[in-house]
Amino acid sequence: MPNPKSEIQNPKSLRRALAAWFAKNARDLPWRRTRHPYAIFVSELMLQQTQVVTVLPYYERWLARFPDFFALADADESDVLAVWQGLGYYSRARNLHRAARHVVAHHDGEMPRDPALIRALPGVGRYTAGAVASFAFDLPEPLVDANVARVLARLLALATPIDTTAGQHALWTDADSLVPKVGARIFNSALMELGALVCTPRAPRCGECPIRTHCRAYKNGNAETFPHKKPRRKTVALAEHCAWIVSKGRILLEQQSGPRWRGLWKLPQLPSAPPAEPLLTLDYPFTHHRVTLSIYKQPAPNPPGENQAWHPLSKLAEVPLAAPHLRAIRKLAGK
DNA sequence: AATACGGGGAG
DNA sequence: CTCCCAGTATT
Repeated sequence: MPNPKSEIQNPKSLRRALAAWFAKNARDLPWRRTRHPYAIFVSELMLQQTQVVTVLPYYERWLARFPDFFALADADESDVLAVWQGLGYYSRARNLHRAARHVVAHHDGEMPRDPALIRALPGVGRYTAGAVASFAFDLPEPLVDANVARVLARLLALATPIDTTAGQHALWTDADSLVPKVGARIFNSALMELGALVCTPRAPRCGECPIRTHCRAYKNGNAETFPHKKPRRKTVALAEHCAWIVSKGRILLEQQSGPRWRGLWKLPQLPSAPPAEPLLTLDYPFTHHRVTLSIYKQPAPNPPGENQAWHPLSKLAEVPLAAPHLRAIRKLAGK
């Protein structure tokens, strides 16, 4: 055997064992209780790079507020962002909003079944298209998320880093060859669930794994060394300064126009060098940065311009705020 | 191919 | 602290 094959020996046996395990061990998640494409679509956008437990409360709130594509398409962006407030990756909310308007305008308010048309919606990449097609319509479309990537990397003992073009290509090819023509919904769900519950990033529970007999990494006894990844950049510390400007019980906010927190509100940037002592200092994590946000109290400035507005403290719940600023205001208002 | 995008969970 | 998470869009 000079060149180990990258395929699974007995895919039918693997699928059978995986499905049996899933039937017994699957978590009861709200988006698994429905087949409504809109509800599944909402869950997929929310779950991008976000853990299940974090999404749960947002998901219920969202469906109550925007029950279908029509309701969402009719909403104002600031209302959409307000409901998304705190979830992060706000372009997902804007994309979901745009997608709803697209579905209403071009598909009579119903999610198209064609994977290519699903993929064409804003915010929908290869993973989300496969997820909607298989979860909502049970179409035999493959999907690769972080869970599936980890499971497949171990199953096949992939030497190629999964965060490279070559690694991604290998994963999608393998996922495509494994997904069954019938029962893709269960199969894809089960593969992801296995990654979440058993084939975990650290300390995988190989002893409980229903498909360990198919797994190359298990056979080699080094499952925890997969998946391989490229080295990543180091985290850098940054400092930001902004002002908490109060006038007659109202607070001055400034709307974001740049890529970060676009459409959300924050405390205004200080025009000059900050005073010696901040009222409050908050740390928050950011991609490759650890930001220290210092808040200062200032006298009331000139009347707000176009991108600024006064908001009564009591009405702040109706304004979509960037999370660190929301925390700062809550903390300061509580005093 | 690299980077930005948020916030929270877990070791 | 670090790494990770039901990824996508942009450059």
